Amino acid sequence: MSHRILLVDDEVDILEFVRYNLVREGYEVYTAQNGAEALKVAAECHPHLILLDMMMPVMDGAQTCRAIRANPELKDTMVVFLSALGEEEQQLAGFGVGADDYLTKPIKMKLLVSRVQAILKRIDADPIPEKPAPTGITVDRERYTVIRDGEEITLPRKEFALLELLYSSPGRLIPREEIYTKIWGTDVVVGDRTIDVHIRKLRQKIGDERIVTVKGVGYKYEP
Amino acid sequence: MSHRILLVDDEVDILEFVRYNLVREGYEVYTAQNGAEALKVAAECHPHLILLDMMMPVMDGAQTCRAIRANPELKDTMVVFLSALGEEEQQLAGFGVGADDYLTKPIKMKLLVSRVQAILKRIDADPIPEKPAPTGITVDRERYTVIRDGEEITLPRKEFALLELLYSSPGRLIPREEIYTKIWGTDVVVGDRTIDVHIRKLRQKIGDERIVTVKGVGYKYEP
DNA sequence: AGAATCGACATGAAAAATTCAGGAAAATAC
DNA sequence: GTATTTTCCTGAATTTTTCATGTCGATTCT
Repeated sequence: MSHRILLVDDEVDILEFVRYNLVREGYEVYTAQNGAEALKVAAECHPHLILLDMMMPVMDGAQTCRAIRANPELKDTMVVFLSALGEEEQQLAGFGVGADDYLTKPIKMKLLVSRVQAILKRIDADPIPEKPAPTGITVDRERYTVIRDGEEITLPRKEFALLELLYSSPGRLIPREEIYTKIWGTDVVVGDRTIDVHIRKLRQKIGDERIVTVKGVGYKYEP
Repeated sequence: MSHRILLVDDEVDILEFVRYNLVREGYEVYTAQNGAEALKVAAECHPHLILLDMMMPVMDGAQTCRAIRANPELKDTMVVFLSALGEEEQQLAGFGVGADDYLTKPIKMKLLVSRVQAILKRIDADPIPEKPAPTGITVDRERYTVIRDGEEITLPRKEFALLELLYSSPGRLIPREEIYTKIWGTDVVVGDRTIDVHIRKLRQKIGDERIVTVKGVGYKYEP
């Protein structure tokens, strides 16, 4: 499900710039140019997240946030402030009125998007008591490790790349050709058996049964 | 794991009454009798939840909450207000300064306990890892110093930078590439083996076992 | 049908290539 | 001057690749 984001800023340029980028990330984006409008839109669309400029004429960010926080219907909505760099006071004020996070202008789109993602992830994690991953193993890209039966195994480069490739689309059959180009690229030349050998090493480490061979085509990871 | 709750009220009777009931439920309960004390205790014990009386002399609940919200270390802490019935204004004010929930006096213990449980459950669902990370060594950014087995070791600049980089995300594998750009930047050119040498020095000083090398990729700090 | 054949992969062993640790010394900073 | 940072070289360890051989099933031949 796509998340709804309400973007509030009085400068149309910024509004459009940020909107464009968020839409491209797949979010449903609403906009408002002042606090009053923001409240109205928020009441209607129940956004998951509100990005709120601090400096606005008439009703500034803090006031707006307070008003948002006063509305119990919006209590699950996250509020993130935007403000010019260095306005420490405002930053504090922001948290004071219940902001959940804080971003400084000038806005770095990449940063904003990743923060937004992080925050929305937290929302998702909340009501869902989920505990997925019945896959037997866990692949941890950050640590470069695989956890199997509680044991942490660190894999060397090629092995990890291969596992990640297979693991990232569980159940899907990956043709040898694809493995080849994705791991070795188009300009490196290695013999035919090389893939087999790496597959074998992987099987030794994460368990035989998880990687299935489809003769004449390729391999797939079975959860 | 038991949750930590900080209880703030100026009336000792209430304090003891609520404390007794929460402890019986298995929570770790801290208390404070005014806002200032609350802030101090909160900073120390990092409570999961703060139960905050609105009506207190000197520094009232709203002020205290604002101060709590201003402390980034406590951003994951939930704040619940307690106040006499019917004080609608206060209620609004409570949310205005970032409260997460609201309870009215006179306190019905059953209700309070169930609300507390509900709130703490929400915290657990969040992917918030416990406090900092207990990692065997302590890194002191101010003094360029590392404390290991009670001994204080001063590191030179590059070594410290390297350690800090690894240490700041324990467990995460830092690719050589990243180490390179984060410590030397993009415009300085140093040989390939330079990183290795610094890693070795670090290992000599803080202990071999803590820095793990992943061949062909990089290094990581293991707590 | 049964035997021979063949394609495609598995496997074990081992060569080849990388990649690091360690020691020492040169270059640089302080 | 000493302390720190960097380079360089050697040897060891690990990873990556190759190679020869074995297995299994499907196809073909007789």
